[in-house]
Amino acid sequence: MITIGQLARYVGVSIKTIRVYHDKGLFPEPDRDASGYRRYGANDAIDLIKIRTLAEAGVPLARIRDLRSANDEAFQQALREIDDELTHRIRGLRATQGRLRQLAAGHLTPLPDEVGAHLEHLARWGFTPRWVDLQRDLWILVFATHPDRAITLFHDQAEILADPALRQLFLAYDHAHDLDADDPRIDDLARRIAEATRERYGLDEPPELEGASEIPALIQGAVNASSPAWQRLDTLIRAQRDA
Amino acid sequence: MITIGQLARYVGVSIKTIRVYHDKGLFPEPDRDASGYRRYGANDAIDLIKIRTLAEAGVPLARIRDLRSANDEAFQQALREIDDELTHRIRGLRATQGRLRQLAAGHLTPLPDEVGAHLEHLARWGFTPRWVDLQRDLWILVFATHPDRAITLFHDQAEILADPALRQLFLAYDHAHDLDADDPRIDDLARRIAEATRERYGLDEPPELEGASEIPALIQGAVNASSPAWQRLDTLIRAQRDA
DNA sequence: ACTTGACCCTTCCCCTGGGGCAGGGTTGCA
DNA sequence: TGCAACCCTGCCCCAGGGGAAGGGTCAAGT
Repeated sequence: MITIGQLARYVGVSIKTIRVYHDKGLFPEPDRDASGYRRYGANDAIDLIKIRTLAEAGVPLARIRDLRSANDEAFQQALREIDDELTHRIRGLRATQGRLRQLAAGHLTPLPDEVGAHLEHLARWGFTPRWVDLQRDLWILVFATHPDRAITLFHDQAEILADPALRQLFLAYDHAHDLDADDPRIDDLARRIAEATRERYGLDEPPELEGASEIPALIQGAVNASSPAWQRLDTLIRAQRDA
Repeated sequence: MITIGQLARYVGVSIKTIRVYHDKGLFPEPDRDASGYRRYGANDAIDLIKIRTLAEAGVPLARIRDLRSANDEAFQQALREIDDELTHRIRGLRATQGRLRQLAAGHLTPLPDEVGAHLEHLARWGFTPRWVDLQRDLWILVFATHPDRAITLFHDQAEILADPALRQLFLAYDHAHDLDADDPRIDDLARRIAEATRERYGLDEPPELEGASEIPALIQGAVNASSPAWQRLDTLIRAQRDA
């Protein structure tokens, strides 16, 4: 009959861990020797190894306790669930590892140079600093969260702004910021923007980040919040688009 | 500028988590608006995504805090360490999964039938119940921890005990339990056992569980503890074997 | 017989990474 | 004007142990 320390060394856990398992009722207290020391047999070692296997799989101690009084069928069923969950966690860790490597690779490049150049163009074209800042925030977010599709979206956008007629529409959007929300020029602008969009993309969906991401909505929400006129404009454009 | 709830939904964490990160100093508090609400920009979202990536990789929050004030070289070095550790954890989880499946497969078979039969033989051959119990503990442990090699070891042992001359040696070992530690019969028995071992295995190592496991030592320690005579016998046999 | 070091016992507080609730203020929309 | 949905701080709670305090036990050496 071995002591708690020997058992701990053998199974590869701390003494404290064993005592915690006793306290939580998942590992029954063994008999004590004359001096009050716990004495364990080989069966206890087996039990502890099983318990540890479950605990290392991330099963909460309370669930392990319950499992020990479950019948065999329920036990097997639980093991299958735990196995599935482990598979899931392994996949999650691998995904995290991928993101970590992206972080390592792109740590110092929040925005490609061409995006920075584009933002400077905006200022020269007469966009307000407020608009330029919003655009910078938008692209930072997009590049951080969708590194694969961001550059495509950016090129599309840069192309639009290279067309003087379309650029006028965005400039008008920018400068509508301080209009009254019910100014009729807003309705007119919304109509022209919707029309230009239809012209550019036809009936296809304009390139977007797809449902998985809420970034455009988030950004647009932040944009709208800063001006009632912008908010109305957004509402009108959506209405025309969905009509 | 978005609120804490929007930020939380976007990045996929709880509001509480964000506040905890503020408290622990890894995510700087943003400015508040007129009503005392925290207001975040796109840069904050980027920061939070980076922090989350590290946190999901299991990096302690305090370490993330320190990393944010580290220079780039140290940061990259840290990322490599974290990546390695992640690889290690994934391997560990897969190993756990393997053990879990063994547990699922062997849940109800602590000992093969032939081992049980062997233990009954022992009793009929004149071994004491004490010896039989020790043997049972030993085999339970061996089968639980080395399922692959256990059956080989068992067959070897069963073969030994099938030989009446060798069996006599083990019977003598068993009954030496209550001798005085300095009884000369112990020296004699140790000599005969060492000789028989050499005869059976030559100069090869007898089959063992190899260094990776401490089970034999553990069992032998428990065995020795129960009788000074057995302990002396063990010491003598080792001395002769290593001579 | 005594000491030393390695064990063992219990009890208690500490840590991380949040979750959840109370009690109160602030928005936006109808 | 009310209601739902936010937001604020402060507080306690959880798992799964770690570690220290304060004390008993055991084996070895001297």
